[in-house]
Amino acid sequence: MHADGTPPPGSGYGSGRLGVDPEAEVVESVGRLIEFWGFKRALGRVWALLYLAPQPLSAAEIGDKLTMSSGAVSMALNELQLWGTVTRAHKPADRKEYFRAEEDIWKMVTRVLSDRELREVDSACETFQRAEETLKEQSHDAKERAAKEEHSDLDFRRARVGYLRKVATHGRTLLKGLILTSKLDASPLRLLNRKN
Amino acid sequence: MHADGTPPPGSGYGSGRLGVDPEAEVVESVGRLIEFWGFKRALGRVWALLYLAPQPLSAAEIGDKLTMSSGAVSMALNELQLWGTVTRAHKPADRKEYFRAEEDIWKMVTRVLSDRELREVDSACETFQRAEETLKEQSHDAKERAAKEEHSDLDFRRARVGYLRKVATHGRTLLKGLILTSKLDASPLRLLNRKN
DNA sequence: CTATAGTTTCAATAGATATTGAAAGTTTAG
DNA sequence: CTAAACTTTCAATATCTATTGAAACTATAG
Repeated sequence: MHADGTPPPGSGYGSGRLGVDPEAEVVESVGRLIEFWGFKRALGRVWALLYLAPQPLSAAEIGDKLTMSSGAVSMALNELQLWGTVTRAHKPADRKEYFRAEEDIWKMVTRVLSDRELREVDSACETFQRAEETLKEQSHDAKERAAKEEHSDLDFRRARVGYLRKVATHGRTLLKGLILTSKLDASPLRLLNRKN
Repeated sequence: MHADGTPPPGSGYGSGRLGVDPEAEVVESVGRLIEFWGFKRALGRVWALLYLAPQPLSAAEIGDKLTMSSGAVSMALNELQLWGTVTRAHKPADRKEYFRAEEDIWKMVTRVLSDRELREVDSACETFQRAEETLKEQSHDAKERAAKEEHSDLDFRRARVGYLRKVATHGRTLLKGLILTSKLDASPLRLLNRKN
């Protein structure tokens, strides 16, 4: 199938507008989405390319199609593998490594949510909690020193930090619920499907 | 109230470990969180500072406390205002502007979710849909041309893009549900509170 | 073993993003 | 009106992040 690197540039297909390569569009779209989600765009592009490939691809092929340097490809593949989103494969009489995409997208999403977002939120919760404690003490002390103004300021802050903590905790609960549900039935979305 | 810019560096409070400024910790924590969420850290820091302030603050005060330049403060405040997270205020006989934080955090979250995340997901959905269409046509054409190999490849891609679209659509639904719920009852978290 | 194909590493560099601060702009008191 | 107080803009610059590509490394065939 067109042996060299030359893809058929719309080689006389029937109806669709020529010059639009759906594969490339999807690759770029996933790239953007993944970047928006806080990863490097390259990760999204590589993963998407693999996800759309009927057969595993070699590093070289990936570099070609996405015009990335060998180094960039290697790094991206490593990072993707760390996140469990890409696996290595070997073809029998071939020295090269081949790569395929993990196909269960929800598994990946869930993984990231628990390994990254949840951690982040947890850490914020802790900070807020600590801060609230400290402010509570300080406010208390100020009261005893009859430092009225200072007391009420500290108390105001304490209350606000308290609300921050509450919101963060709620967010945490929501995240955990999402993760749990999606782990249980691989369709986390049921949450809202009942009647909404 | 300590007139110059010198904050009392743990001026003999009672119990808490000295040298820990809970306000600063919260400010930095929110900064990190907001950066993690795809905004500039400065936005989070400024908003948090205002949120914790019992009284509106002037741009100068903000710059001081966060050691940011006047320009940076001005820009951050503008952007925050665009997102509806900070409002301007004026004290009677004072030429300066003062700023206060929007206090309804869920309102802000909801706003961002619909103005930014939802848009992003929508756009991805559209791309996937278009790509699926095109692939469907191409696959069909290949079949007619009896290009077996090409047909099955295209068909494979079509199926995968279809799944991508499905996932994205689900995500979109989830997002919309979240937004809706939180708009309705200001406590979007109820979703999971029933028994989970 | 050596030669070769393939892969990874990492210092250098390109590129993107954030920040500064002085100049220009705006507002208000007088 | 002008001067003073304050705010905004934006070109210059610093900082952070991603990418390159050649050298080092690894694995295999012969």
